[in-house]
Formats: sequence, C-alpha cells, structure tokens
Amino acid sequence: MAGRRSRAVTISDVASLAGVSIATASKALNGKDDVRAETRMRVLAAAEQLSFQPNALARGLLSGQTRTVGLLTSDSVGRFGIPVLLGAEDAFGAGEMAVMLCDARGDSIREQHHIRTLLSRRVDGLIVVGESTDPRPSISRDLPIPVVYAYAPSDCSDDVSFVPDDVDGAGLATRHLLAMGRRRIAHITGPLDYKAARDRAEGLRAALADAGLAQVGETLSGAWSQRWGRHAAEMLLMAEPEIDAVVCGSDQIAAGFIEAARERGRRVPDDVAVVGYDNWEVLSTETRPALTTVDMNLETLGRTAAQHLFAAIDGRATPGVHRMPCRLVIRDSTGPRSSQ
Amino acid sequence: MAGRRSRAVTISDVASLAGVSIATASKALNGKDDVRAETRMRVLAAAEQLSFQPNALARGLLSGQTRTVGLLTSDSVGRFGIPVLLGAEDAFGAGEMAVMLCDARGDSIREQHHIRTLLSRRVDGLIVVGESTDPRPSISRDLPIPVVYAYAPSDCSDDVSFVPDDVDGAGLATRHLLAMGRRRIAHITGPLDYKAARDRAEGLRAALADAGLAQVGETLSGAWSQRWGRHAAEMLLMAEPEIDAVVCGSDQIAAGFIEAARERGRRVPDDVAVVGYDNWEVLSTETRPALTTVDMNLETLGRTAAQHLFAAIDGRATPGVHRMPCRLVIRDSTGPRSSQ
DNA sequence: CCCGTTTCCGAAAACCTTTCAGAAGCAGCC
DNA sequence: GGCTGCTTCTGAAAGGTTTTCGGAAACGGG
Repeated sequence: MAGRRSRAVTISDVASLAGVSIATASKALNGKDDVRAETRMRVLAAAEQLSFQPNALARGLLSGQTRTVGLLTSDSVGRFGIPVLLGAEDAFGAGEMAVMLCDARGDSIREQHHIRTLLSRRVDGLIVVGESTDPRPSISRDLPIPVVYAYAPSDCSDDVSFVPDDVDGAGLATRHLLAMGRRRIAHITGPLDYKAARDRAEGLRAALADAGLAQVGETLSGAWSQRWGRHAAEMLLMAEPEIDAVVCGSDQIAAGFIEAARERGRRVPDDVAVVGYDNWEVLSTETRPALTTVDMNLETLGRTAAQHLFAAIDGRATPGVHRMPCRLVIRDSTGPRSSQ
Repeated sequence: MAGRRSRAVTISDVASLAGVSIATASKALNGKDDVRAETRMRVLAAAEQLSFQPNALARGLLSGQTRTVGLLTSDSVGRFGIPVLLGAEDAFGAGEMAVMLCDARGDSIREQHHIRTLLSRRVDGLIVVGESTDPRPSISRDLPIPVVYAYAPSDCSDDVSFVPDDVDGAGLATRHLLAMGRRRIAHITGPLDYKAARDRAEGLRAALADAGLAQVGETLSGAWSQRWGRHAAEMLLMAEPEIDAVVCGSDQIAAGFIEAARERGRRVPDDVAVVGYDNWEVLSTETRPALTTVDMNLETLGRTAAQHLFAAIDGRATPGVHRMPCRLVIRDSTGPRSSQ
C-alpha cells in the first residue's frame, strides 16, 4: 500500500546515490571489468539499498532478447498438457526465463491471435504442447523464432518435436507380462483414430511376435473411459475366457476392467494380470490391486523440450521427431500367480 | 526459416513506405483523429503489407503498462489450481492481456524470486492461486502492483481474495438430501487440519440444525483418498447401520464409500444416498451410480479473480475475502428410494 | 616539458513507440 | 498585409538500459 504509486527505482537513482554516472553504474552492476573495485562496491551497495531491479523491458528493447518463451497449448490445458507444462516451467525457472501461457482451446483462429501477440511481445521462442500424440499443423513457417513441439509432434519433419514412445511403452508392458509367465494376452484400448491407441496396439503385437506369440482376440477399441473398460471386460471374459493378462490403453480402461473382472469372480492378478497406461496416480494407486502401468515421463518430456528450445534459441536446433522413452511402474496388478 | 535472422519490422519502416513521418504513422495506426483519411489509408496499407506488429516492449516502456499479469501458483499447479488458472487465462485472453506463469512449488524462496523477476518485467498485477482454502501469507505488502488471491485467501484482510464457499456448498448437499427425504445423515471427510474439511463439516451441521436434526455419529476424518472412503464406509456401516445418507468431503472418498457399500450389499441410492465434493469428473461420472456432488465453480472463481484484478489495476480494488457460491450437480447417487 | 600508457569514468547513441509542441499551409477576417 | 484559427503533418523528447567511444587524470620515461 505504502509506496504503491511511487515511481520505480531506475539505474540513474542508483548512479546518483553512488555518486557515479549511469554508465559506470551499469558496468558495475553487470560485472564489467572497467570499474575500480571500490567504486563497484559503492554502486552495489546503492543498488541494494534502493532494492533496484533493472527494467526488463528496457533491457529487452535494447538487446532484442526478452528471456521469455511462449507456451502455447492447442487444446485446453488438459491431463497431458499439465505435466509437460510443469516440466517446461521447471526447466525455464532454473535459468532466468519466464513463461507466457496461452491457451488456444483448440481454435486455430485463437491460436493465430496468440502467436501474433507473443511475437509482438518479442518472445525468444515457443513451445507448442498438444493434447494427443497425433501430428498437428506446423506453425514454424515464417515465424522469426524457434518452435519446439511437445507431446503432439509437428507434421513438418524439419521441426523439432518430442513425443512419448508409445510403441516401446506398450512393449515394456508386454515384456513384463511375458516375464511374469503370462502367455494369453488381450488388448483393450481407446478410439483407433488416436495415434496413441494405434502405436500401443502395434507395440503389443510386436513384442508378442518377438516371443513367437499372437495377441488373444481382436483389439477392443472404444472410449478411453472406465465405463468402456467395464464393458469391454465383460465382452472379453465372455469371448476369451482363457486369457491370463490384458494390456489396457489407459488407466481408466484398466480400472474399469479390474472392477468388472472382480465382479465376475476373476481374481487380479491371480487369474488375469492387468497393465494400464498413463500412470494417472489417482486411478493407478487406488484400484484394488494397485495398477501396474506405463508412465510416459511427461514432466521429463516437457523439461527436455524446454532445454532443446534453449538450444534452438542459441542456434543449435535439433530437427526431427524425438521419441522419449516410457517407464513401467510395477504395482500389484501384475504380481505372480498365487501358487494355489 | 526464410527470414529468421531478418530484423523485425518497425514503425519507421511503415512510415517510410507510406511516405510519412513516424509520428503520423503512429497516429494513423492508433486511430488518432489528427490525420487525413487518405493518409491513414496509405499507412494502414503499408503496415498490412509489411505485416507490422508494434513492439510491445517499447510500448510498455513508454506507457508503464505491460498488459501482462503474473500468475503465481504457490504449490505445484495441481488439481484445484488448474481450473482456476484456466478461468483466469480465459478472462485475460478476452482482453489483450497475457499471463506469465510461475510455479513456486511451495517454496517461499522460489516465490520471492519469482515475484522479483515478475516485478522486473513490470507486470501490471498478480494473481496468487493456492492449493488449499487455508489462508496463506500475504505478499501484497510493499508490492507496487495489485494482487488478487484465488482459492487460498490472503491472511491479511486488506487484500482481495476469492474462495469457494464451502460452508454453503455442504449446506446445498445437505438440503438436497433432506429434500429427498433422508434424515439420518453421516459425514466422512479428509484431514481436519484442512479448512475445507472444517468448513464442510460446519455447513452440514448447520443445515441439519436448521431442519431440527443432528448428524448421525461423529465426523469421520481421514485422508482425501478413495482408500479412506472404503475404510470409513466399513466402520460407519458397522457402527451406524441405520444411516440413509452420507455426505463425503471429496469425490474420492465418495467413490470409495460407494464401492465398499456396494460390496457390503448396501444399495446406492436405495439404502444410502451419497454426495461427493469437487465434481472431479473422472470420478464423479464413473462411479456406479454416478455421483451427486458439489462443484466449486473453480473456473468461474478464476475468471472472477482475474476480472477483479483488472479492476484493481484500474484503481478500483475490492478488498476482503469474497466467498463464491458452489453448485450442486445432481446425478444418480442421491436418487429417490425405489418404492419396493 | 612532451609523449605514451594505463585506469577509470562519462557522454551519447541505440532500441521503438507515443505524445507534445510546433510548423506549414490555407482560409477567413479586419 | 497582417492576424487568427483550423487542419494536417513533423521533429523531438521521453521512457530505462547497455555499449561504444572518447576524455580525463595520473604517472613514468625521455
């Protein structure tokens, strides 16, 4: 309240308090070696006393670098966007970067608008984070700043994109099931117009093929929801009663499957082992038994994307779609069969 | 790629292309009425042709207004922070404001650091969003810009805070149960060192008292988790078998309760009606039956906070803790008893 | 006394925009 | 012709910082 309307303190206030010129004050504050130690001390003391903060606008105007990046979420910041965003914010916060958040809500008009205002604010770079792993239109064309895509890759191969390696993620899950002695493995997943669903199905098939096995039954494709998981469980347990494991395309589906299996008297993991996907902890740790699931390391993905944006800003771009490894979180739903 | 290293186009480029002075170009672009219609056309055409974007830094340096606000999340952007953040971003996006996102991860050192850099970037105002409804330390003292607190109120009553009205929220739930003919109502909630838990318990008691009733049994306080919901359900159904409704402090607890009640053969809602809290849709729409629950309207809360920050920036502050109404979302878990 | 060197500091330019004061041109009026 | 007033435009300043360049001072060597 007190000094709310008082003019902000500038470097010239510091300079006059220290009894030097503005130029000298600037050099002292920025560690240039053109100033006597004693003078530097005086300037630093003055700055401290006035709690001087250099005006980032003036600095950016001069240097052309704002130390700010735009974070553009195409679809309303959602379940997958959040961790990516956190990771990016983390990487930037470590330096002296700031993040401007813009949410286009899936509207390309709004996206264009946000890009324009970010450009007018002279951000140094842009991270575009998507809501699914399906490729999205590139915006890099004609932009004077580097762009990095996270989670959803750009459809232009010259751009820099980071996506989770869903094929390998499903492979991890499958190989774990095989190692636990499961052989009759089925697959329930979400809508096949999601690349994530297709990649995971492919990873499962490939891992089974490597072991000389085939998937039991067709891939059951529905929604990503718990409801679909229950429904699919009923169909699957009816049609293929001999299965001993199921790989689910999401934790929600897995939670639904476990619930329905339990009600039909199938024990998890004794009769059927279950693997989820996403490691959405509110679900994966609360199912009974707790869910073995694939974690896409989204925070790491976001952090990596941010670091590569740094590099691109420094002129060291790394074009291409980079697939980031997933991690299997082993809990109880894939435990050994009880010996009984 | 093409013009990546080309200098950005400035107003003087526009001016010289249009054959006028910089001052005239500026006035033409900003709609000042000091310029002939024909000249204005020429300038606008030139700006269009060069796709000129005024440099927000220079503009901000001059005007002292950056049209940017800081959004400071004290605890890592979490379940409650997200919708608030979205609402705020929405309100700002409608104007020409931009949002700088900073996450202090619950560390007050980091918070101070972020505040300093936001100040050096000359943001026009600050929204502080918390992770619980417990009051948090004020940062408004000595800050030259207005601050609005969302979800977690400031501990200083001169500040502007927006919190959900949890007392009334629990009252809504309770009155709904009473209207459905329930009379023996119990309460399961999270840790009582959360103000949210205490407020909701109080709202329940008050609404019951208004109807001349008392709560059945003590308030069962545990974690916010599904696991605790199951455990509490077992204790409660044992100790107070005659209950006909339960108000839960969170959707997670409610989901656990429903699951456990179902396993013990209690039908929901026929035998026991259940109300949750939070309207966390991944849970509340997926329980069987779907959950009647209290929605805190967090997006509205965020949007309102942003609008009041606008007002405060314009010098029209509205001090105090503003309690925002909740909304009851009625689903099947509180349906009428079947007549059998 | 002159010159060159080193050390420290200050003046000014540059970044880009907006605004203010004022200039140029012109019409109308005494 | 001179003055006023109006319209339309321009030059310059301001905003805060960094950087470049040059100047001043001190000092030693010739």
